[in-house]
Amino acid sequence: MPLSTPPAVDQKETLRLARTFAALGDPTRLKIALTLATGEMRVQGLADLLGISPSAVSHALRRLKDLALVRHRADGQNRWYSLDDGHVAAILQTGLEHVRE
Amino acid sequence: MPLSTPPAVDQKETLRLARTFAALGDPTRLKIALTLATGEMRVQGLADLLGISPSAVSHALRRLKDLALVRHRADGQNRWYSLDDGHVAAILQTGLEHVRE
DNA sequence: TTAATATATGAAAGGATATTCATATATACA
DNA sequence: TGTATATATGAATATCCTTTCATATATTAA
Repeated sequence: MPLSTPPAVDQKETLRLARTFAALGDPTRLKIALTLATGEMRVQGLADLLGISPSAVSHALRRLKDLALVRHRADGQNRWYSLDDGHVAAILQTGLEHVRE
Repeated sequence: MPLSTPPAVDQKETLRLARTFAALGDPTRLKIALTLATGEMRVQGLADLLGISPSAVSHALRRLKDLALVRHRADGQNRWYSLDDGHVAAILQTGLEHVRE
């Protein structure tokens, strides 16, 4: 889908976009994102399901949260994480279609 | 967009998807991809436009090509690079929408 | 063939980064 | 209160990765 004009993407926007893709470019964080695409989960649940330490999960979630890829709601001492919006699910979906073709 | 069932994403597919996002997660490669979204270009043209050495551009393009994010057609000693398919443009576009919201 | 141009490639170094470990915070429960 | 549980955080290290530099390959022109 070539465009007729150069994209108006400034440097700051480009760097943020790069950090966004890089966040999904780590296997651990990507697994977390793909899992959250199925519904909300707690840190411990993700750790158990993926076989990663809760600390590593928490670090990963912070990174995803900084870039607005995930969000969470508090519930007592628990935090239920989910994907932040439809864009994230769409990016994951399109990415999957690409690697599957 | 929560799904009703866990996504059927096997380990191999997940790793390839992670490598795909990681490829777009480097500022240099992302700039190249965004530029190619406007049309095909040669290595030298990308190097001049982005202020990067042709060697660095070539390394970046190889990585993008390995993951089927870009393709090229030969033309004498030149190679005209372009985005590989619509998925790539869609991922870039959705990513931009996300960082802009 | 020789020279020139365009691109690719391998190795190495410097910088970025994910995980671990120890600790901190926050909430719930007794 | 004090204890247990859930999560977060900082520092350190070990690993990964991008760029540079030198060189190689390929194509064109002379």
